[in-house]
Amino acid sequence: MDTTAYHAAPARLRNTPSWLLSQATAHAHRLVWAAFADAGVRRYHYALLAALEEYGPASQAELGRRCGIDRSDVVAALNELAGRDLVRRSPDPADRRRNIVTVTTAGVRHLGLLDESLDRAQDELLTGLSPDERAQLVRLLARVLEHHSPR
Amino acid sequence: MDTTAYHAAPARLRNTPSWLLSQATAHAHRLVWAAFADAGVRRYHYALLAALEEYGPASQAELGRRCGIDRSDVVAALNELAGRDLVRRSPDPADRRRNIVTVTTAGVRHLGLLDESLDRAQDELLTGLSPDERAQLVRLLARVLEHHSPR
DNA sequence: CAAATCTCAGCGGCACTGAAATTT
DNA sequence: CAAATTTCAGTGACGCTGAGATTT
Repeated sequence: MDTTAYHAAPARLRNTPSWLLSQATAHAHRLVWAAFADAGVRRYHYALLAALEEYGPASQAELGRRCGIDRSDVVAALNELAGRDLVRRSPDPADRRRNIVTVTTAGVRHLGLLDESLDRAQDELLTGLSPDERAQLVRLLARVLEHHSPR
Repeated sequence: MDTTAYHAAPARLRNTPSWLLSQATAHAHRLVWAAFADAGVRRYHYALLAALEEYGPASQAELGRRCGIDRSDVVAALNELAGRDLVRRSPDPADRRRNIVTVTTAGVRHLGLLDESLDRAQDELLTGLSPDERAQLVRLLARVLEHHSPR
């Protein structure tokens, strides 16, 4: 990363919500990337594992919908996870268009480690904000997403 | 965009600030992209024009620092802007390593149009938030960036 | 000499499109 | 028939790296 001075940014950018989001997200991505790097995992992998652990086996299309990942990227990420035996794919006997994706015990174990690293990254990202302010931020972002979410 | 249901996302993601930021930024990028599309402009172009208009002529390195754009991407974006006569490059007589980049009158005019489109995009992004909440969000994001900014 | 600037070539994650094949 | 699912091939913005040439 280049030495970027937020303080010296043009007011037009500094006051623009979308720019602030973009910059904050860039920092977040760097921290999360670093947190996941040792495990050889990217954000897509974590999201998919988390969805599988929370909701149980699911089709690829459902996983994509839940995680906000494109159908085609789900395929690629699952290929990598399956190659490391963190998930398993099996055809759905009830609907032969679908695959049923299951997280393995190794996958669950892996997810536990990722959770810890991820938590530390969130903490780094939000140092400077009080617990109250962190909750505020989460709440506001959730409101934005709700409004752009179907229904 | 695929029909993504924020409500159905795993709690692990829904409670993670970096994921919320990521998703909100994705929406922001889509809206800004649409807002700039007619003008044939990307976010980098807008940021550079804005910096030039606010701070006056600058070297490419300084532009990159102010906008948080990599030196190498500054080169490419300025090539495109210069090709449309929205900015001009001239060698700095005081330091011959540098180019002095200037925004043209056409560039300033263009920036005005972009500002309007961008404002509408911000409004779309933040419908659902009251003026107070929008200010809160901006303030919190700024705090996060300050903390990750040198000095 | 070290450091800064500009430029070019290239990479990788991410978001996305289009289309083919299969099945419901 | 229309619609959904999986898969593949490919595109493009964005963030970044490394290196070379020039200048301070």
